[in-house]
Amino acid sequence: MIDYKKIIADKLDVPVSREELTSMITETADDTFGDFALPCFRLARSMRMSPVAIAEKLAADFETDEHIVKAEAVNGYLNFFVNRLEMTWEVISDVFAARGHYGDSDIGAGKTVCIDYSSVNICKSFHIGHLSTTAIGSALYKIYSALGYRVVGINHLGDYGTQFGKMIVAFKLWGDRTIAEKEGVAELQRLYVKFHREEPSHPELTEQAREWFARIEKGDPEAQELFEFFKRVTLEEVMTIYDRLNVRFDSWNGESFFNDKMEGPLQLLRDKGLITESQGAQVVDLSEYDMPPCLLVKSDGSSLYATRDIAAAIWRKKEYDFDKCLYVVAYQQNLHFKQFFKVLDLAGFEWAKDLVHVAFGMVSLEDGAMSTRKGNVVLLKDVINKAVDKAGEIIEAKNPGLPNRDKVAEQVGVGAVLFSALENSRIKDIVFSYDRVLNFDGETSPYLQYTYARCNSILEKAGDYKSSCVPGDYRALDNPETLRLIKLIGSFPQTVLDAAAKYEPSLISALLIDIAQAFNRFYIAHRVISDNAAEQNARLQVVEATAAVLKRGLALLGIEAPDKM
RNA sequence: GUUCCCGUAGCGAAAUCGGAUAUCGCAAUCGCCUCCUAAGCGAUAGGCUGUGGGUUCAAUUCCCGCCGGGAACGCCA
Repeated sequence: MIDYKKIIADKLDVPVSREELTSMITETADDTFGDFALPCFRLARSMRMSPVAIAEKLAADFETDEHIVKAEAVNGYLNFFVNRLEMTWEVISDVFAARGHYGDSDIGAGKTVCIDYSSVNICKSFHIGHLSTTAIGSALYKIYSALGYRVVGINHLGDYGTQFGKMIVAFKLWGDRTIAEKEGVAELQRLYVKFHREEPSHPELTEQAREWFARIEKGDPEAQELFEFFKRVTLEEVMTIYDRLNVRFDSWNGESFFNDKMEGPLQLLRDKGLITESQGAQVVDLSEYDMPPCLLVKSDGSSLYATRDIAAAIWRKKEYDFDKCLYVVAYQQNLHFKQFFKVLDLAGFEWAKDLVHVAFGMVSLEDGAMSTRKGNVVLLKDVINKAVDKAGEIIEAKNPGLPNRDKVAEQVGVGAVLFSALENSRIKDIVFSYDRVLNFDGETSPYLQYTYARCNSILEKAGDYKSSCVPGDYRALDNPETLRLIKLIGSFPQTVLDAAAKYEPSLISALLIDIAQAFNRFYIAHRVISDNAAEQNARLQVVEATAAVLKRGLALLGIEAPDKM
């Protein structure tokens, strides 16, 4: 893509630095104002002229060339018109040259990013509250990979805690291996809930649970075996969900993995004089930084969440030597992350600045917060199944002869679910509603997939057309619909960079929606297949470029694009 | 109580480092398939961008106050 802002800036004679001038140049709000604009208001003081006069003078002095064909002053704005056909050609050839990887880059070459996301809790059901971290983390994984980074996806398993003692007691009293194998996590959860119901009237259960937990920690074979059984049952189930969502991990080191790795870090913090005793607990005082103290060791001597996270961060830095480590975790834990990042900073780890909490909003139900213990949850697999069923019904109604019907339904349904977690800024809270997830009209992933299929349909119909970098009759592309579409496609690579820099996959979602919308308007306004070969060739190139960018963009979000639907 | 986040049309959102007439979708009403997939496209309607100040040539955007909603705030994760 031609750097128009730089070209414009180089040609203007104004008393500000090149860099600042470039940053002052904006894209126009409307194509009729041209393509780029320089608001001249800020120049008024230093140039001692009115903005209107400045714009007029600059316009009069401006030397056009093959890239910038016109400069026009309008009410204090200096508007520039680029050579639109040249730009169109540039964008299309960039897309073709990338061979399906438009937007990829090598800016991350030699760098490593760790992404901690999804983090399954053993023995707990995987519900829609886990969708955001999974979808956002997975999308960031794919985005950073596309930018050349080595990415390490980490599933920080919730596989440690006293609740597993309770699980063993419950399982030994009321459980059955065959049933657990068959029913999976639902059965484990049922036992867990039963334990909590019985516990108040049977205090001995609490004591037994404590003993069993101690036995897990000591490596008692029976306890260990049962715990591994629970872990396997949970992971087998969640693995089928990950497979359907196209989510992958490189590490499954969770809480239990770090259980014997906390003493070193704790000793280091003590040696640095950071740890103080407070009400029987060991803490790092952070009052100087306007934060409550960070608790690291309980009064009974056991460790805490922050202790484990500190140990994990140190271990990851050693193991992966990351340039950045992202934690895709809900904003409820804002303080926790600020605290333990600060502790690592105080401990003198200069890489503490590379730890990033990628916070996202809460998911709640229409009738309030979800609660695993109350059984008030919507299981993710149910949502996926419903979405896939719905997609199947629509195919049945609209395109009954479609080959690979089931596969396409899966791609569309899963896409709709993933997209629901990726369409808005991640910080926004979400009130889950089946109506919204199962709506396949408008700004949704099925709409993107449909548009992609539409593109393919044209390309297929064009038959002997072969993509090539030979320009067609580009005059056929000189219209507002095509211009809009081309500009959006041209902005894709920068948007991928922005999405990575801001940890915000929704930037890509939003652009894809705009591209699909622009394409559909183009599609209605301009017939592609025609008797005019040169015109057809030019338009087919636009179609092919659109298809390529939609497919690539969806892939970065973890969503597949069926050729037909 | 303290700190942080969010308030844009009935609902869900967008708006680049502050820029031109605040965009898009859902829902509603009305149109468009002898024509490349109607999961589409068009049109109508829907707004004092929570509120009051301030800064600026220019504020949805930055600053302060207030109102409303959410979250966190020591032995859970």
